[in-house]
Amino acid sequence: MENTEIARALEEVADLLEITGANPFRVRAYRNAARTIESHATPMRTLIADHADLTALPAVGKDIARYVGELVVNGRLSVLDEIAEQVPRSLVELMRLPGVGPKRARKLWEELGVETIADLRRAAEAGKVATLSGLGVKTQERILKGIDALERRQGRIRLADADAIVEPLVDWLRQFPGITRVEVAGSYRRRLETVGDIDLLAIATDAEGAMAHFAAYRRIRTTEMAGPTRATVLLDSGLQVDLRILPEESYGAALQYFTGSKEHNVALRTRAVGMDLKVSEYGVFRGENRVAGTTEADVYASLGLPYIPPELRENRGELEAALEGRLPHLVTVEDITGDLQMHSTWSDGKQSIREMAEGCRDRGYAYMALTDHSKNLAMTGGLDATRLRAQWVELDAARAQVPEIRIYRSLEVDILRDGSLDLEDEMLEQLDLVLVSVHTLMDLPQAEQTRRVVRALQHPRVHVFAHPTGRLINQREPIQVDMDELLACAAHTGIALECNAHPNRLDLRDTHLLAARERGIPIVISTDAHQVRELGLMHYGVEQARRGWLEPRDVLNTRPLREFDAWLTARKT
DNA sequence: GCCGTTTTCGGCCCGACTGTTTTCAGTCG
Repeated sequence: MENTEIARALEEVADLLEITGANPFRVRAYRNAARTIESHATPMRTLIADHADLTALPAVGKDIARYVGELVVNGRLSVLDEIAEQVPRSLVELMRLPGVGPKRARKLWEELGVETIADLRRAAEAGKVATLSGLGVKTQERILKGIDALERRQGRIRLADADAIVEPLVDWLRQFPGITRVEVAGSYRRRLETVGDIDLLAIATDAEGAMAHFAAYRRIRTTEMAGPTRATVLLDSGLQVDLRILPEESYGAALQYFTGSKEHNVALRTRAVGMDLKVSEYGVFRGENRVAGTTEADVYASLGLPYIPPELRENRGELEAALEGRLPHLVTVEDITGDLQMHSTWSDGKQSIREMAEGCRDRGYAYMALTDHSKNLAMTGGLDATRLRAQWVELDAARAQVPEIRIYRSLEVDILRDGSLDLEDEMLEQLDLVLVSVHTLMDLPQAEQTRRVVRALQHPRVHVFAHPTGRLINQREPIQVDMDELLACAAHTGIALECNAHPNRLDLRDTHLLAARERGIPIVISTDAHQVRELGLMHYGVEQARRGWLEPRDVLNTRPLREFDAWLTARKT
């Protein structure tokens, strides 16, 4: 059992306890422990095998340590079974809907017998939800809209979650000596923000043995289909995995074919037909003759094209660009010279300024911006002018302690309802770099939301608009904002837009980045790290930027310190 | 349920907003 699964089980306990009306601090204790375990580098099973004392972990005490042990040893959690006798476990599903928390979930169950989202849809459509005290027609409508949104995104998981599932499986396959190569194709390889299923390709000297080895993977829940060279299974996470075993010579063609996208491949095959060629997963053929297919590069070369990176294969003009020799030289994680959004213990971060600075230094960055929250976000301990000044004292100390890196005085300033900023101008002027972002009132109608954001971006002291749409993948819809107007405003003011690298956000998304690039708007890729290890999430942002065709010159934080400083100075004047 | 101590209890980030009320519960971040 992985740490993420243990964390999920503890979260479920917390949700159910909340529905039963348990002491809120007890609920929080489970959530705190879940967060500790989820972000702990060493698997709990390893700690337990080593007889380590789990109560040494922050937020883990005697009881939860025992529960973790129980989960690791027999995969069950007695406390969960006990609570499940009081309320149905399926009620936690209801709480994923906007406007439904623990109290309403319980009320819906007690008064309408609602246990599942399907039950809730029926009750809402029949108008029964609006009859409950404390709920009305508007809430009923909101719930129905929430159910629609939930069903639209069902079945796709976030890329980072897929990484966590796929990496151990690939390691497992590589352990088998009869397998010489393994590659993950599909949208996973194109680094799409969400993944529907996993396409695995393997070259094997012993295909039969390789299939048997795959079938023995312990996370397989059911096998849908298993033949000599192809198998489809469902993992216990619910993720579908297709494995194909191939001969060496068709590897490139198969990798190209199964990486897709479908639209890219259709366009590619159409081009091939015009050249009297046929492209399939077995190779490129002229009549009976196989002319290419061992590597992806020779598949493209046989069609008169340079190699096209997987992130671009969406039929968004990449074939035309390839033909005309104007494919972008995509940004890589090695190009990144600084990280421009992160938090410390001064707001909701987990580590000190110094620790974050050392983390950035260790990544080889030349500069970083410390961007704690502003006071409007009270829950995060956001800073007002007084505390901000106090923070600068510690920041100066960190500068002396970690002299290898330039630490910018910065803040992630909330945009208030009317588009004004949550920090006085006099303070804004003393910051090296000003981020602004939306964290409240995310449901405003489009006209009002656009007006609000545009006003904030016109403030002369602002440098970067952080996570511009505010979406959380599979959790929260983006704010309603006129993207054309936003981009026009950014282009006009010279402000930079953020590509937030956090795998829950990836905001801006690929298509917006593409549009921003066309307008010449500078982009910054930032991790939004709340602890040192999250600085390592940078690659997700870079992958998203690559899907948006971005080159190093489009990304401000690929510039060396001196050039980046020059941009900051130019903004100031 | 965890934690830390002014050490075995008492405190634990809390303000804003919405929709429902008629003074506030519930949700959200």
